[in-house]
Amino acid sequence: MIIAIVGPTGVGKTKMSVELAKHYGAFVVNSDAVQVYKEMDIGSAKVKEEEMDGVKHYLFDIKNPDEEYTVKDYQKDARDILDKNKDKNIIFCGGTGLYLSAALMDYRFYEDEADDSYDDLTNEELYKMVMKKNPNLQVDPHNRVRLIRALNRKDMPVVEPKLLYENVNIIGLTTQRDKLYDIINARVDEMFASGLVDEVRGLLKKYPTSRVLNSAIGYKEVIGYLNNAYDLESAKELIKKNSRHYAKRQYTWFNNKMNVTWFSVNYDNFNETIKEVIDYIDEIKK
RNA sequence: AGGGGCGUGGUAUAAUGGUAGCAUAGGAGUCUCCAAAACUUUUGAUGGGAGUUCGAUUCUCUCCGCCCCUG
Repeated sequence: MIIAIVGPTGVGKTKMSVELAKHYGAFVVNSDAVQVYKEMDIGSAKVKEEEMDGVKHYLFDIKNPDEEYTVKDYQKDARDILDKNKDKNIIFCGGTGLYLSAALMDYRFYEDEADDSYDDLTNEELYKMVMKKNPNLQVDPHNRVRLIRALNRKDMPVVEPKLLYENVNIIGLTTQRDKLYDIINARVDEMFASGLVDEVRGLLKKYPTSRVLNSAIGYKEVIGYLNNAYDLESAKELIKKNSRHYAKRQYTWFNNKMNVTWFSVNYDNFNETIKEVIDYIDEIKK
């Protein structure tokens, strides 16, 4: 059986994953794009050793922050684990929708891809090139990343994103938006109290060329502060804002790309929420 | 209390006697290898009342609220 726990950042996925793993004798597989990196602990709200409670965790801390790791790599790693543990209970936990979709559904990536960056061309010119290459392709003309990707890759066949595995339960945790934002804001303050600035300072020194450090929420904003682009308070506010936006995008993905069964989290009695989820899963299994 | 100033989306602001603009926050969405990324889109405002006027957010009066100065 595969259980995927999804939901916005801060909602309580980590705790749920460990509790379900203990209940089902399962192990946890990370599905978060930042938590695959070593040493990025505080800012990514990575599960702590003591929180794991003896449950095995995979695909956490598998790369250094200056190593490249893409969806394609994740897809391969996750499927290796799935294929080697066909009869076991596996719990995916993490907020990167694309990673989960790529692992569980028929997402296809290709080996042979050019690597031109088209630095000297405008978006408009790129868009014309894309249209020339494939007039049927639907790409946002303003989205430079996608335009370049469209030019670099071979023609992409349209594949229906159907599930490739049996017995998959996608469990979504949610709460009222206002409540979630309160949680997110409070969690950011806790991160700073736990030494986020020191973590980032150390990582920046050790991995000055890291891409993920400069794009992950909680890290890029502190880097701006360390570079004197703004003060500490602004960095905090930025992280909160970006986290809220991120949470919104996560909802969009999970609502529209995956067949999620949602559970509203009871923060006063989390055991109640755990029980609801377990009851639901057991009902499905019958 | 007297004198002066100011009231524009949740917040910060712009403008005008004739469609109230921008930013930010909020909502919705796209996305098959940088995805905590990169994009698209959208709700919402002239403090209340009266007057002048074809027409007032703008001018006048009044009430309310806030700020400054004097006592």
